[in-house]
Amino acid sequence: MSTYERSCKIRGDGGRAIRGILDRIGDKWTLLVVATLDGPPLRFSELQSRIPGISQRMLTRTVRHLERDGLVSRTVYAEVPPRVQYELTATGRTLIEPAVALADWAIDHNPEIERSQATYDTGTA
Amino acid sequence: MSTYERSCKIRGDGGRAIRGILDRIGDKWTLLVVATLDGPPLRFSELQSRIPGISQRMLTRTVRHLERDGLVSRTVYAEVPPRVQYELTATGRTLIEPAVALADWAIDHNPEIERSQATYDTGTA
DNA sequence: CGGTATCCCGGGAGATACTG
DNA sequence: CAGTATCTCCCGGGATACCG
Repeated sequence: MSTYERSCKIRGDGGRAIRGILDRIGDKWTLLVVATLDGPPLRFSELQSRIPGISQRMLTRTVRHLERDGLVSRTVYAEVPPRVQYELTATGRTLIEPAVALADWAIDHNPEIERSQATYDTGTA
Repeated sequence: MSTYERSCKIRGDGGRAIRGILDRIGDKWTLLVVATLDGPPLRFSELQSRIPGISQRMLTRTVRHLERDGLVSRTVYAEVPPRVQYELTATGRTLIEPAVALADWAIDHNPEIERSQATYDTGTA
């Protein structure tokens, strides 16, 4: 199967599939939260401390969205002080692989892309 | 190599790699333009007619960014009326594969995710 | 035909303060 | 500890009008 045929998967139905997934994971924090949860369950504060720069508000929003999508499970323990554990669901774990593929692509091609940008910006074309 | 080890690729250096690529392709149109250019070269108007809903302004912006990143080449023919052809570069074509992997994931898990959302929204937990 | 230039709006996202 | 509430700024992106 050529990439030409395969790329129809992206364009399919006017791009609704790709739009859906980008709405889901294309924001600033979602993939970082997912990657951080790849491993043992973490509490809210652990999650926050492992993701430099994320605000309490954005972490809350992000995990709520992920929970709604069924990619992350949230468990509240009735203790004082409260304890809440987050964990990837089985479905959530399946996202890791394509996400890593994308990260690999980024790492592999970053130098090249930055060179291209520098050339473009110089106007040297 | 476990996904646990691999997911470090995503988190690496505080997530700068993933942030970079999402800034690059995580917007509304970029991946659609790339997928549409997987195949023969297309002119501006052809590109626009194949991507339902994209405005002239956004198509221009998107192809300019892609050109700057070295993922798309832009060729102007000195004719009247003007003709401009867009085409994926070799680097641009390498992006198709991981992008398709992501699209596949979206297609595979969409039903499941929508079910989860429906349940969540009902409050049934 | 293949663009720019300009205006405008909605929502993503940070900072800060408060709460069960 | 693990959130919610509120305010605010910023910018992606659509609509429209004009240009070489």
